[in-house]
Amino acid sequence: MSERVVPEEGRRRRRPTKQGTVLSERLIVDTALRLIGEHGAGALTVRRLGASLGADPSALYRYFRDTDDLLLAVADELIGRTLRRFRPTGAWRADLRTLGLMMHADYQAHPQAALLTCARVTGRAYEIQAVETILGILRGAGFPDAEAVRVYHVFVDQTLSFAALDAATLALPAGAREAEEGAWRGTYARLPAQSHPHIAATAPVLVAEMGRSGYPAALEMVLAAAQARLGAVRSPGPPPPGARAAVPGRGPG
Amino acid sequence: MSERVVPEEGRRRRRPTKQGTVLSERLIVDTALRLIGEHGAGALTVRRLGASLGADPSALYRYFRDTDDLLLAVADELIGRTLRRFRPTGAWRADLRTLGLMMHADYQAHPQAALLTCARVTGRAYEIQAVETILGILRGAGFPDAEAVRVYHVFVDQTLSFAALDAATLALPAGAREAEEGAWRGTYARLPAQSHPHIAATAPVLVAEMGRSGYPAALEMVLAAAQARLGAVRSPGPPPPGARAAVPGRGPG
DNA sequence: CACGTTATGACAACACCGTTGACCTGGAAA
DNA sequence: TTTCCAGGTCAACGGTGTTGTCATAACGTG
Repeated sequence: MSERVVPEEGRRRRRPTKQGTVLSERLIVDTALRLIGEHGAGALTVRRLGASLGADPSALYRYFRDTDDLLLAVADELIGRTLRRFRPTGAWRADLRTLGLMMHADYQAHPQAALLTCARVTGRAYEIQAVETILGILRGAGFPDAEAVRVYHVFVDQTLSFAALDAATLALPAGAREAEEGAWRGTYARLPAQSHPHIAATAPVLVAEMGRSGYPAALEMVLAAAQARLGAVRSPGPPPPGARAAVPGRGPG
Repeated sequence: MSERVVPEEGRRRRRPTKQGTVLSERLIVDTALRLIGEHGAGALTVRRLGASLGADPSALYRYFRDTDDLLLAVADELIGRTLRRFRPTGAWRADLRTLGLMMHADYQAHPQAALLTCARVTGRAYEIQAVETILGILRGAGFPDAEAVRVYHVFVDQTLSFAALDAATLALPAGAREAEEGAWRGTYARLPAQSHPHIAATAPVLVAEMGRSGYPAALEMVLAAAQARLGAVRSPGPPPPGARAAVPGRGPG
């Protein structure tokens, strides 16, 4: 077998399926995205995708080496969708907020693609464009280079990691997702004040807060901290304690 | 069938397996964690776990309702490993920093398991203890209830999501991980200043920064923003939107 | 227009997976 | 000593991704 997949631009004979559809990389990726959006997390299987396309499942292996290959193609399309919609205004804080929320929202629309994707460095066109855009916003705002890179790193990793976390929740089978909702209402909200005073005291707030994503609040906090540092750079004074705390990094990896 | 699983404390007859091992919740969870660590996340299947334990796969269904139930038990054990080591000092900011870095580190020690579990709400003992502890630290520091819950949410989700992001990198096959490292050095560091001025200007810093985790820096920014809000609550001026009157907190639990 | 070539879709099979109903058996309780 | 049933075992079901083989329609060529 070895190499049955052919690059899209090298295709010459487009033969219709038994059911009449003409396959293409583009059609397959779009159908996969639609399948995910319409029927939830577990709906993306080779067999179901084949059925949705009106083709034998094995026909897909003429277009993608395996399911991971297919998912990366979906991921690339996702990044593009986010970036193509973004229009910067020139106000750095508003622009980062908008971009962060847009990325987060677009990833939530396709949870399992986000899950398998958002920890990868692709080095492809859209990703490069994103890096350039964000760094431009920060340097344009007056952040010194080193600080701009640090804030960029936090911003991007935070956005992607929250996207993954929230996507993981969305990607859960319906039963498990309801069980998580129920854990807050059924378990935490009923703990006695004697044994768990802090949970008991905050239970109503806790139930309401944990039902939604923490990303918007986390983003605001990071933006606020970034602005504070920007002020410190512009009007130099003593840096706030812990601003450069010595902490172990992850190491080269 | 309906209910074949029996709670651990209600077990009375412990019959050895055909191969001689005596099963228990504890033994199964530990074996699962070992399996994941040694052979990757994909190695955790009921059949393989059964084989590793020297038992029929279906025997596990006497201890866990399904594989998801087992996974939640693994997740809680992971939380427990962090929590058992933690000793609070009473200084809220230092305690949260320590706890966050400890959790992050412990999750990195089991990247594959972290990936599978860190988006889950287990509702089990260790998780409850963690919630109570963190809320106690924040309320003890003087955060009003609503603010304490909000900061708790950001802190926990940020820690877990970064843990997942960094775990995903660690869990990549060696080849893919090297490819990511190379993308920064080989692709980004070589982009021409004409087309990508911001990347080119910051390339050396970028390569150095992106090689490590963004979590410590992100954590510092969130802690700084939290402290700023706490200050606003304590020395009343124009309160930040959403802030409430201060409530005397209790000591850390 | 007819003719090979061959790209590409279809089929069938493989090895796994989680899960469950029925069975059997040995340990504990009486 | 007897009884009972918790708990381990077996076999089967329907699902999954993947691939070796075959059939055929679409193309380049004459």
